[in-house]
Amino acid sequence: MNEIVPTDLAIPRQSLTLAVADKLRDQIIRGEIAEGVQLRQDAIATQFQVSRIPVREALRQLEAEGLISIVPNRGAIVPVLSPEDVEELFTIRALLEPELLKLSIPQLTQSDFLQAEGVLKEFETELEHEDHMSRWGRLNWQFHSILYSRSNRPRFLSIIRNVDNNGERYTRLQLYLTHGASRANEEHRQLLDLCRNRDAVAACKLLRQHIQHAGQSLKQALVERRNFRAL
Amino acid sequence: MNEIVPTDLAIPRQSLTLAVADKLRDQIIRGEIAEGVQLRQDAIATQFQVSRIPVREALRQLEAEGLISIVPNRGAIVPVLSPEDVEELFTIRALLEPELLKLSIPQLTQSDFLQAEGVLKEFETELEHEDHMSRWGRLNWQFHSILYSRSNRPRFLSIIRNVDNNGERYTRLQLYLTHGASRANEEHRQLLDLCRNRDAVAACKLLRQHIQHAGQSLKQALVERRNFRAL
DNA sequence: GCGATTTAGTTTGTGTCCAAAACAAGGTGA
DNA sequence: TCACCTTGTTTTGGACACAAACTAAATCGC
Repeated sequence: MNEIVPTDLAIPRQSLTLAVADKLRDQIIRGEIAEGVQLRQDAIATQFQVSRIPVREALRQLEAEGLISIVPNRGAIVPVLSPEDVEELFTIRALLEPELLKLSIPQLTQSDFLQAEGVLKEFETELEHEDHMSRWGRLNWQFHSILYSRSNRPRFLSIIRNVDNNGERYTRLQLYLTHGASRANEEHRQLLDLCRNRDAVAACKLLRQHIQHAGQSLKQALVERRNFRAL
Repeated sequence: MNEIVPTDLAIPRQSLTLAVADKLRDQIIRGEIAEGVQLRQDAIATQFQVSRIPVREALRQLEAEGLISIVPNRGAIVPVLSPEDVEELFTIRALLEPELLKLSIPQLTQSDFLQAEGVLKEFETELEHEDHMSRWGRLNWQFHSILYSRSNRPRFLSIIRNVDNNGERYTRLQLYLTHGASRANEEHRQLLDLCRNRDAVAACKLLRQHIQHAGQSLKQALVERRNFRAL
């Protein structure tokens, strides 16, 4: 009879609130909603064809994630991050991510390495046509996230994912402003090799430097931009 | 004429959502709402004399903070943390808090030391009558938080505050189950002395050990309790 | 007993309504 | 001229009533 089985697998029938939050989060991270922009409840509601209630819940959630800031009676805006904020975000990453990598390396499988390899390949293709910057940030996170995936530390991972989300807009900016994309790619290759050799110590060290360098050069770029604008 | 000045100071006229979230967060942290308990929107709404809308928003926020978990169509519950979860929380603290202390120590003032001293005094009074356990966790956080307050790292601090909140229920449990309150107090005294001497290296080391020890002994206690219950 | 089916209670989402706050112009007076 | 008031509009915050969807528990038939 070929019955239709309830298919327990594909039923993440998420609520509207979650759906709205996901969509907004994505737009903010990708920079489709620029920093400083105000998020009007009504506009979002009509845009997504839902009532204002799920929108308001989604906004609360995004605020708790640090992606927007809600000022009482004045609504939600995508905050402009200062160079100091950005430095802080990268410092936190530099502290947490190596720890996670250390725990993950012994458990990584060949399939993980292949996946990471694939992401790097995609990254290199993107390198050629610079117009698709919005994908870089996403690929960057994917690569890192694969390497941490076997650490078996869900809370750790969710914190880092969140910190990463908060900075991703700027990661893209960094790659662009400092022409750091090819350098980042080289470092990723080295990192992957070290992981393949299960050299946790060297890999963690490289990762820490990789993050710190990205943070420093981005902060530098932001300070320069700020000074430029102040003229 | 003795005009009435708008008194810009006392107007944090927070929204109902924030108020509800604060109240619930407090109740969860203090253990007034036990783990595993289900949070009914209606009940909370009538309890606080508000409609369900601010309640729903508050629940979303608390979920993003990790304090409750919302299962679609089944509502919100206070999650039961496994020993592994607890270990993870303490590992994260052991990684982040020393860094924050390091940055803060050079900037701490005499007034900060006095405040911390005061908290320790309160802690010692509480030590005598064991019934007031609910205050210990709060005092514990206050002490740590004073020491970090000069680090000038808002994001760092908010992450740690959150991780701490998630574990505070268990911190109290740890102090109780392992009779660790007096040991914790001694370590706090040593830590404060090291801070007074601006000995950042030793202070950070002690802090890391302090947190790791608390985590280990709590995990141990939880595993034993789990085994006991499994009988 | 035991599976299938109602049934009651909750969550989720909508639409309407209103109050309070913020914003943006205009108007007024020193 | 310019600070200081109005005033009207927009937007957020919140309440209420109601419909739909889902869960879990009780009931029923066998």
